[in-house]
Amino acid sequence: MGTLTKDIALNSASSADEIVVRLTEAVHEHRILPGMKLNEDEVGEVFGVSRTVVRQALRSMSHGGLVAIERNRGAFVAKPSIKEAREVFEARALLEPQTARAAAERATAADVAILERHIKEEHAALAADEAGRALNLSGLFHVEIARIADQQTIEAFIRQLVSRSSLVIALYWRRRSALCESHAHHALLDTFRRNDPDKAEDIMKGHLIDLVSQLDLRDLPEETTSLRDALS
Amino acid sequence: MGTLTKDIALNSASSADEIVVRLTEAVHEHRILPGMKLNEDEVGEVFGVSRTVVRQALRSMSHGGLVAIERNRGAFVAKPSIKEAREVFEARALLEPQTARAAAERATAADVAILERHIKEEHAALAADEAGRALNLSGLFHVEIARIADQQTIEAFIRQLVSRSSLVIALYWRRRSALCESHAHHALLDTFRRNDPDKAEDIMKGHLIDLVSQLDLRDLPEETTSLRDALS
DNA sequence: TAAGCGCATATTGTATACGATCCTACGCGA
DNA sequence: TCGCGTAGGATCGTATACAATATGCGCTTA
Repeated sequence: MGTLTKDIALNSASSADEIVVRLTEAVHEHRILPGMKLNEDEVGEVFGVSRTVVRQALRSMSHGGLVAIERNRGAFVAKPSIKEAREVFEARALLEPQTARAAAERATAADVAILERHIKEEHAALAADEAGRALNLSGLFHVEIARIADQQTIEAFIRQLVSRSSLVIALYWRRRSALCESHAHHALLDTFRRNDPDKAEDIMKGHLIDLVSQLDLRDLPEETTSLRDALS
Repeated sequence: MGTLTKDIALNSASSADEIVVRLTEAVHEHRILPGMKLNEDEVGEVFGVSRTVVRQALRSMSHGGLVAIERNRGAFVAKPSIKEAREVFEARALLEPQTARAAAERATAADVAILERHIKEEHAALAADEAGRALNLSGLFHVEIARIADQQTIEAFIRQLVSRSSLVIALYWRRRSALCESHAHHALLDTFRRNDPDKAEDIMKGHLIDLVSQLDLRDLPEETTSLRDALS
């Protein structure tokens, strides 16, 4: 009941979108890990639909970078390379500070209340030892900021980048269990309460840098490049 | 032969992707206009494939914002609202100047040569009175910059934003025929030759502002908001 | 004549069937 | 025993068939 799950209801999402939402959530919560095969028949059986619909869903997710589709081989949860991981956070560094600034200018009491609930739920999830759910909520916090900034286009980008960040964290997070309990979200919330755009921008910039610094992005564990690439 | 058409060849794109490319190009060249219905049977007949493949293609394009799909009603070329038009250029303003800077730092002689060919082809298209093709090439110039910056993630975003910009231009461009012959692209090219990041960033920022200033984004012609929205 | 209702048609949504491709495991020969 | 080739199964790609929904036209009626 208290969950922040958005059931859109109006405009009746197609069943494919339903599957996208469910699968995406599972990936965000690290219940489905990078590299895992997403068999069409299997997914279809779980959700009680035909492969037609499953394929729609998987193709959708492939556009968000959450799923990689290899022709005649099927769909896999994406495994971002280190380069891609860096790119994701570089893109976020371009988009989010400015967006946080705009959100701080526009934030109303209602917006602040929503963000407060987000943080509260995140803490509750951590307390309940549901690290995956906490991580998901932590990402939604960033998406919510774009919504407050009233920038749907940027919101869509950030949503995608947060998704991929979740994969990056699954692959490259340093400390196995310790989660980003960083008080950055609290600090951001405070700037929204005070409508302090300058500070909001600063904090967001720093927050993203902090996140990257907790990743292990040394080049060593990079997958061996494919033969095809090596010979071309 | 001289065309810059990228045929990817390796990893054999599926036939759905082929249709996406062809349709996207048609939209970019304003041979298919915003609001036009994209009938599945019709498209399938043109490309000689079944509706299955067409539907894949249309759903792909809907993720890029080029096509709007309404349940049980079909696919239409998107008609960006004025708000969306503003958002597109605000997003570009966040992404592209910094990307141009990075590109200016990295640009090699080969990169410069490619951009030169781009500009040359664009002029040729204008001379041949193919305004649509010129517009398309002008957009690809921006995408190419992201490639030079070696930022695939941002490149994908810019590609999408350029697409939607093409729709915005079709809807809101002031001067009917006069095309952005602005010398901004030449100036950018020059900063790449000289590897001058600061200037590249500045010029790109100004170029985007120029583009927006040539649009007619007054709120008046806004579509009447849907009944559903009005009542919710 | 205009408004309202209902059916007929066109179009989309989903499931199923069939063909193509890839992966694996087994057998054969050196 | 190792390597290669091939056959089988599993899985994906595409086409087709059927069901659900929306749209437009004509008929009826006041």
